[in-house]
Amino acid sequence: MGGGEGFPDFSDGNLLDMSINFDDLFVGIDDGDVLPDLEVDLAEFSASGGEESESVSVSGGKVVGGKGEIVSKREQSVSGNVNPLGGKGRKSSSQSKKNSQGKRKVKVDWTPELHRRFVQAVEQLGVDKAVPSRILEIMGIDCLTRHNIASHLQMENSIFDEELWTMQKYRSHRKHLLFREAEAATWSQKRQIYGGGGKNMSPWLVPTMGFPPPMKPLPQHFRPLHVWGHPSVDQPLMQVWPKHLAPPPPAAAWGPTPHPTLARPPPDPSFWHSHHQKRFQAPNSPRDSITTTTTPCHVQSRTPRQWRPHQTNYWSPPPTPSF
DNA sequence: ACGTAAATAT
DNA sequence: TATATTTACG
Repeated sequence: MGGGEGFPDFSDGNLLDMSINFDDLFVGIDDGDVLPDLEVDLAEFSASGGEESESVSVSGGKVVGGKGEIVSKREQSVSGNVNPLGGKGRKSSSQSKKNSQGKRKVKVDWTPELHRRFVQAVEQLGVDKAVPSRILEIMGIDCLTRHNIASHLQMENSIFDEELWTMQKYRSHRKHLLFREAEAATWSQKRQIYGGGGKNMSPWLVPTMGFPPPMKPLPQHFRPLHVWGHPSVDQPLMQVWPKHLAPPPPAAAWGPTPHPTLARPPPDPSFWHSHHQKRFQAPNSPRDSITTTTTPCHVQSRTPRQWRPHQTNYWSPPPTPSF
């Protein structure tokens, strides 16, 4: 993402990766200085119904609005909208959105924090109820719009789909394996075998290959769903990894996966991705230089959401292999 | 107001 | 190029 080859080279003072779109805007910000979180408030009109009021602040040196109209771009292209009949003809009506003069559409920076909340929200709601509006509510971040959520959700879901494929396969295998395993060994035995990991490794690890190596498109973003769901494991905040860019912990290799039967299926895809890690790859995503601390959209310290166990969604603790 | 596809930006 | 996020449509 951030401009391909541009590595965060501060000596140059170029904080690339700024989410500036402005083609024309002060571009000469090269100043090692990190810009304070700018906040874009387009409260424009305090119109009542304005649920779409955007006010997003972006972390670290990201310039977001401040003055340039970020909007334009699309406006332009839209006008000249190609609308080539292919697929769903995007109505060229376009530009109907706003443009009223404020409304800078800024990219929401889904910081880990944000994402966390997102996930949490989804958790609480449960897959079925996890719709943008609700999620938004729970998240309590007012700077986001439903669309923002929806988008994010969409992405997560798409990923989910990808993995679904694997999942299914996994299921079959697992079924098989488990069955056999069950007969072959007792829990305690297994524990002996797999439980060596210690730490938070659950004693119940699915034997050998939990996942068949996907041979699908398997874009970069595939990840052996680690943490299936466990909210608590959803990475303690997870800071962006240091610049070393050492890719995220290799999901502990494909191996360990929670025990299927005992654990219910992931309540929601969202669990599987702790964003901002830009999935694998990302040899040097500029993003990581910043984004770390600042939390965009002042994450209102909304009352610690009483973690309502909400019936399902959580895996009961490993059924202590009582034997 | 939800889900998804297309568009666009980095 | 691929990916992330926004925008638009049904």
